[in-house]
Amino acid sequence: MAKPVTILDVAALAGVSKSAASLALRGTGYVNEAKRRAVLDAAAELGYRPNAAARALGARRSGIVGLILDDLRNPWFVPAVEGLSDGLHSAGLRPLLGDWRLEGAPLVERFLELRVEGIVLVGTLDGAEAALTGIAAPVVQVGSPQAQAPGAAVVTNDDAEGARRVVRHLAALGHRRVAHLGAPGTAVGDARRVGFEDESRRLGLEHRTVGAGLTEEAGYRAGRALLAETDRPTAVFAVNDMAALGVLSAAGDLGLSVPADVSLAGYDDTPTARLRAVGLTSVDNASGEAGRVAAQLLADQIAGAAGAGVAVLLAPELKARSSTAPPPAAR
Amino acid sequence: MAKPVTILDVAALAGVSKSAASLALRGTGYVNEAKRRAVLDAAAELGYRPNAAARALGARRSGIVGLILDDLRNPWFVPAVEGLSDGLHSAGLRPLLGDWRLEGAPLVERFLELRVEGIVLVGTLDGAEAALTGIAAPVVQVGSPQAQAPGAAVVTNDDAEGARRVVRHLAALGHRRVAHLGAPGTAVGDARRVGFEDESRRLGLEHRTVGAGLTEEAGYRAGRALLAETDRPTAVFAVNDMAALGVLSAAGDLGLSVPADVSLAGYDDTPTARLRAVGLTSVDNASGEAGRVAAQLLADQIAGAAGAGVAVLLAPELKARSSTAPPPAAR
DNA sequence: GTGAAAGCGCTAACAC
DNA sequence: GTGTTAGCGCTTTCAC
Repeated sequence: MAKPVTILDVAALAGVSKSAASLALRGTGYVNEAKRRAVLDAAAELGYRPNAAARALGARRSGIVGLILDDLRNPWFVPAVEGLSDGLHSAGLRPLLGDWRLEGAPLVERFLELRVEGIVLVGTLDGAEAALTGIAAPVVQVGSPQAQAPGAAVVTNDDAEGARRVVRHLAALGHRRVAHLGAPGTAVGDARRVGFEDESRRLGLEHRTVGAGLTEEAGYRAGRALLAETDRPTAVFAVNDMAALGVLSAAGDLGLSVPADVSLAGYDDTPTARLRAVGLTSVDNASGEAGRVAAQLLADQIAGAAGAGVAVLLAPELKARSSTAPPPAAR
Repeated sequence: MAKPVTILDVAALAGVSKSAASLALRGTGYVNEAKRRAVLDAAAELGYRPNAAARALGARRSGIVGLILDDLRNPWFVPAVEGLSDGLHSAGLRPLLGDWRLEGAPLVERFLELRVEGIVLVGTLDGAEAALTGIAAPVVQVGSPQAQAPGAAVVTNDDAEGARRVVRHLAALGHRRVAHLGAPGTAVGDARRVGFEDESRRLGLEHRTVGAGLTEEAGYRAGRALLAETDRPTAVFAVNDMAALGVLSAAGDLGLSVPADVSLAGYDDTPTARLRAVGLTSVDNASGEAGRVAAQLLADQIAGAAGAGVAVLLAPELKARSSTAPPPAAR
């Protein structure tokens, strides 16, 4: 490759000093209009591209924010990243993505070496606490109610409220015997279970919770066992869409039709749930909005404003689809 | 935050020179074993974290590779990224991700300013040619057969062969009247259509191709029209899984059962297709392997070996599931 | 073998 | 107002 063009070359071509070129290029400070033009033209002509490393070193700030995604395979994070990208850009910060599942703790290290100005945790990162303890950069997390780094700000939807809305929806359809497939030991699982149980009790529904997990496999197993019982519930609320899809498969295996024989609801409103062929009733967890709020929070912290430890709860929204209907008895 | 600790602090604590510390830390060159230990201990004690910007500036290389994903929403790229991550790490390169749909051309610019040592294009990037023309970094692309940057190496699966396998599968099941929902104007669409038509002709099947697109919506529309005809095909092969899911919905709307009334196949073997509740016959496009090969190719190019313009075709694999079965007449 | 010194490309105080 | 200069933190060549 040709010898790289530096700001010195630009300055020389434009006939100005190095620092004048720097100022002109960046629009900071005051520069003679004629020289400004000359610098810009020279830069364009030479195809000048600033060196981010040099800039970061000189300016003592990188302008980048590291986004750590819990798992690329589960696309629930997409709206969150969109919101974050939006919010960060308008704060003059640039996001860079990495996958926790694929890279783990070294990813954090790498971001820190890049001197990112902040880190955003998207989703639930297994065992990230250690890697995130004692770091200088501000941390904001979206999508998990449990702080995964000391002092991290948390932005997420109100899982308990979302679960309550599902229960109300099922009750309104006429269901009296409902079940919840939970994910014990996870923060989202606990919150959703609590919401489910509270609201079921309040409405006087016959209800029960069984442990499952956050994956399709877990939902399939638990669903299979649950739906095989003689006094099976008329409606099942799974902790998330993946698990709900597992239940859907289990129902199919058992010859049960959804929603004719059993109604089914999930959580997260994933693209898969929205597919017409699936049509899973779910809860929109407002992750796009969460991303936007998180970006703002992080920008504030970077700018020096307080905000560490803040927790923001967003209102979730029920998305009723074809997987829920009145119970068989009520027909 | 506390004053950042630099390599100077480490050297001082260890009682050695700055350069000795640098050598020891990185394992390059020869350093007295005792000093080596001293440096490492000092670094650990101080919590020293090298500054990537300074390192990149001094070493004149960043060690990072930019991965540009076409669209985070379509999770087909996950195996490719896994393969890439693997391959790059073992070549001593570190991947950083960005989303083309969200950021567009400025993302390329940003990577270039970071002086990435290479760029990987994952999927089909709309209108990326301009942003990728005339750049110095080597470019490798995976998942799209059509070169999106001058001289880019291409690693992808053999789409025509995959389509042929689908046709053979359908023919073996007894289907004689088949249709293809294509994506005209896209490279993958063209290749799959050609494979479909060639093999159908070779096997003497009654076949036709109708234009659709790569999205669920496109598949739904085209599927709806196609399946409403009186002499509808007994099997439909959609250009990808998303489109096939659209067809699945269309069939449901029309009261047709899959696979009893009509068989259905897609392409890409996405996680959604694999869901038990969906069970869509599809084609594994070997994207994990493609990622690994692409990483190797890129590493070679970075190391100075040739490889620009190379094209590698991987063998796809049919994944038969419950959406394909013998045609009604043959039952 | 080891340490001193000269950059790497850019920013930002600070004189002129 | 504009240009000069001293770093930023690390690598690496090159004398000792």
